[in-house]
Amino acid sequence: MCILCQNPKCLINHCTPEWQQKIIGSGRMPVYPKGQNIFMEGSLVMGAYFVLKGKVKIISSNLNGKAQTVRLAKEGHILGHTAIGPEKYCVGAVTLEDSEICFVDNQTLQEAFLENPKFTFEVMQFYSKELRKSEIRTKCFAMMNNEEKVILGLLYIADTYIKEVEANFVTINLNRQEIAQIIGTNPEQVSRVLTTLKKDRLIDLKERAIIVKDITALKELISQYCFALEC
Amino acid sequence: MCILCQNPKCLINHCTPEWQQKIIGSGRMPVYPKGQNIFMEGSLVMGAYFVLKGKVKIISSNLNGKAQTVRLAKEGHILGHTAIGPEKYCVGAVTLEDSEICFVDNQTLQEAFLENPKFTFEVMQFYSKELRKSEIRTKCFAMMNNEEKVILGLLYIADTYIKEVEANFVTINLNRQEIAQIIGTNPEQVSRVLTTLKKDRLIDLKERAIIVKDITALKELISQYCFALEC
DNA sequence: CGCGTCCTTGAACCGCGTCAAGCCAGGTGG
DNA sequence: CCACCTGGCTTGACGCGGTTCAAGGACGCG
Repeated sequence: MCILCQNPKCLINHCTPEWQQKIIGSGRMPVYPKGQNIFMEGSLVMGAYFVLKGKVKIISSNLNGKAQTVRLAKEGHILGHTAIGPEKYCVGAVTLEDSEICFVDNQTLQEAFLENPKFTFEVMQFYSKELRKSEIRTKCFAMMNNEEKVILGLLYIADTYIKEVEANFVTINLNRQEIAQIIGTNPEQVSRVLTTLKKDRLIDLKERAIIVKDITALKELISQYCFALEC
Repeated sequence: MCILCQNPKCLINHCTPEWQQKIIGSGRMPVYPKGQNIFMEGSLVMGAYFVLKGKVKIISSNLNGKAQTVRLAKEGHILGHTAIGPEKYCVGAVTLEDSEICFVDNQTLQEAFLENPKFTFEVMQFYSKELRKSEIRTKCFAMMNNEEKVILGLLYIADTYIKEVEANFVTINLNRQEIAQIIGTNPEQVSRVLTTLKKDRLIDLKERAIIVKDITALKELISQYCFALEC
């Protein structure tokens, strides 16, 4: 396992020990506090970031400053990508809690890819899977009404924040604004839907935290978009 | 260059000649007529498809049968993905015109990936880029009004159908329904926006075809989502 | 205790989805 | 060759859902 991060989920583990050493040599692994920018929209792509611990949101803004959260990332995920030439980020990344993130520069990364097929394969699989998830999100954005979007958002967040694999409940500590940015609406709508979900005894609201009591039941509510969640 | 397909854009060219032979041996390269299903939602993932020629839409439906187009693919693109275990497609693929598509099964593909780092690297880059495009689409779906979405849709289609790299115009032969499915709305709305765009002399409508005369001007109209198009 | 922040709820407006009618072009058959 | 039919496009009218604005409440903090 990678000597630096000791995280079994990190894809860098698929490199040979020698390459792990090389990557560590060139890499940085700072700890980012909650709410910190990891990289910003429009800045130059210097390399990729491997999330070892914590949660990160990938956001994209318009010129009015309104931001949309396009993806959530947790440990084992990759932020950004390898640039071949000069290239700028069209998204930004911000931590949702204190996080440890390993940066690897373009040059090192590209060499590592070409000499560690297993590593490259795993990274490819990661991007491929995220693409599929993103495509399903596109479909849901296009077809769902507000209530369904909120439910989808809760499930998406749950997937990122859940502790045990088989658990059917999770506590969410994001505020209404954060949730609204994930599903592309406003805090008022989120609040309204949460209230009705509470009435239906599907969630609890305690001190601004959202306690999802029955994930399976929520999934059932949007099951008509059947493959929405299992890929 | 790959002996079978002779297509310089095909990523399989990044394999060694021996592996190209192996892939060809196990592969099929049928010609699909316009409107044909390449694979369907819910069917088992047997391998990946490399588009050599033609255009393909990747769609996803809800239980009511309503379909959303989540991605357009042209020559050089990949459809589907490599499955490790048993896995089902959560999207389907349909040709938009007569197309040549090379199928490679999971087993062969996985072996090829592990022995052709350059190939794997290129495929990874492809998925990574498509993910970025999809994320920008998510943002646009969340923030744009109907007119902006139609413009985005036209530009997205233009990007797939355009002939010369530097061209500023393109002819689109998709009907209103197809366009509506790409941007997540209905044919009526598409029609309305197209009418106003014609009044503004940004497009021509001739015999149901849409002639985009000034792509740059259209991009200008949605430039407030600034990074929407350049990545 | 007062202030600020976030949440909740209500009310008003308006954009968009839906329905319906009319139009146009192409294809078919008498 | 023309009448008819069909399918896609266009345009108008209407109603709903969601965004926006505003006010009031809950809570934490200095």
